[in-house]
Amino acid sequence: MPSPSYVLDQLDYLLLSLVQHDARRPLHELGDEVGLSPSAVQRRLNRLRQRGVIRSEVAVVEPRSVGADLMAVVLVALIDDDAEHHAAFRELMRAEPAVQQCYTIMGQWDYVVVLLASDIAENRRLSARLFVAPGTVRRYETLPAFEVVKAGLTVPLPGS
Amino acid sequence: MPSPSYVLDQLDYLLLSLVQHDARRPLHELGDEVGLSPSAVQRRLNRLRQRGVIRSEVAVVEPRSVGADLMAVVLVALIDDDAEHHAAFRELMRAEPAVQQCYTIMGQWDYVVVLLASDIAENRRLSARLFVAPGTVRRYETLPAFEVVKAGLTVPLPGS
DNA sequence: CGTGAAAGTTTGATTGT
DNA sequence: ACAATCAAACTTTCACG
Repeated sequence: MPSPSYVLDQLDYLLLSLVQHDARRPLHELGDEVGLSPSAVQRRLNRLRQRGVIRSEVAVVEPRSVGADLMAVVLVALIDDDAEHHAAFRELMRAEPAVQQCYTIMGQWDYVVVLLASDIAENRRLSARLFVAPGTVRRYETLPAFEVVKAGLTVPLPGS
Repeated sequence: MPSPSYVLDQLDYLLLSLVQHDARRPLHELGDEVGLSPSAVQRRLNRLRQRGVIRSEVAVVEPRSVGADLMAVVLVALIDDDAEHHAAFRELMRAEPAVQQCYTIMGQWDYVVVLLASDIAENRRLSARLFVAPGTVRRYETLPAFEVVKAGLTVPLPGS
């Protein structure tokens, strides 16, 4: 499910390192940088897309421009290790647009959630709806972010 | 610096909600969905790019396909509130490809860092290099992620 | 904002390595 | 299996109404 085995070569890594920073560059320009013709670049990118190495191509929106001024990291522990509770909680996280990211973690907490809200009041409403109302959360701790030092989905690539 | 004031209307939000999920759709297709001509869509997208509402357009790479199998959330506290230390630490985070995200947070910790590595050994090497060697970190706690429930940069938009 | 023509980009068939 | 070329299809761009 992650990705069928398929060996990437140096050229693939090079292309990935370019497009994960800017997905809008024309094929001939990428080709010039890596020493390939536009259609060879296209074949590789399509293969990478098809195999799921490139998951998607998206526009990154600046949260503050659209009124999402309060980012917070929330640590969450569920009431017990019931599989149903975990499944329900994950589904809730996936369905909620205000949840940017959610990871299952090891240690005293079960989840780390990155939550975007317009302000403290909305953060409170969201927390009530996501962490209190369902009754599956034992404890949660909100760590408001006051600066985003770095935010991206960029992945470190062999040979960059 | 965040974004010069500029009021977005419902059509802008609609376009953003489309392109933040798929940046490769042609202008005429976006136009059909929102009821605008291709050039009106283009004008709006270019304005959104120029004003920094759309920060970039990127390919999202699946970490596991490129050998980044271990994601971890690291909580970090610096040794004191010296501005130089904070500046140096932020710069280190920004410069390091293995750091996907880094937020300054309120509370007992100073930073939350999302770190990508190939395995535990590399995570240890990275931690040594990023958190121990510089001598500016008082304490750090690594919370290995065992599942990525959700990961994206998608922002909640008014009216979606 | 829409139209439409020109410019640029992507696609895929073909051929060669 | 992979790459280059080239022509057709499609997309973006931009001047004008």
